[in-house]
Amino acid sequence: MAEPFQPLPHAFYNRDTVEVARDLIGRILVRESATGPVGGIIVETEAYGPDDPANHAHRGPRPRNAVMFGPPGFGYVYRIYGMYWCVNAVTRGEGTGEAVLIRALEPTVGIEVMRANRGTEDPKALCSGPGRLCQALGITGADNGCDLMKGPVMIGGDSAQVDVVETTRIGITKAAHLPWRFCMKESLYLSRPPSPQ
DNA sequence: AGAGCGATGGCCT
DNA sequence: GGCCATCGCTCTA
Repeated sequence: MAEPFQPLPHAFYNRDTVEVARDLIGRILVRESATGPVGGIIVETEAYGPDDPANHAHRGPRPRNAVMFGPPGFGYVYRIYGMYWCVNAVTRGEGTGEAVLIRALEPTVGIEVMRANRGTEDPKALCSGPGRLCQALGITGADNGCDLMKGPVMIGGDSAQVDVVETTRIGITKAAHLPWRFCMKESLYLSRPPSPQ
């Protein structure tokens, strides 16, 4: 079960945010918890880039989005709708507020922990959504600002030979036309199937 | 299968 | 006071 895991270097994230979002599909996201590693294969991401009204950083630095303006390769975790958490990988250089939202995982590690955290047995319901995957992995505001090379939240793995589908982003009203959502083709673990648009 | 909606709290105008 | 980078439940078909 213990597979080799090489964290992606910070330089990986210091690139065009849309490029990073596409490149993260097929990588491994893991959280080191008290009960052991929990995580899976990244199958869905969204880019929040420059000149993007849907980006939390669009109106400049605030206490909530401060991590987005820090160096690349760190985790930005925020609360949504008062009850869920969402996790991002910060991209680009320091002083720039861009990030990639991790929207869904194919569960591979610590599935029993995820079942307990999520209160369901259905493997397709464990990590198929940004709020769901944070609940499954136990990601909270305490993980905000963590180094994705050191943890508790880490991203690694090889560049995967996978087919990636690009679609428009979900759950936003501003800049909704941008094709900045990326899905692993034919994955069973997406938050929603890619729509043709 | 799809629409509607409540939960619940921080951030915005 | 309204808007959210959500989710799970209910209602209708």
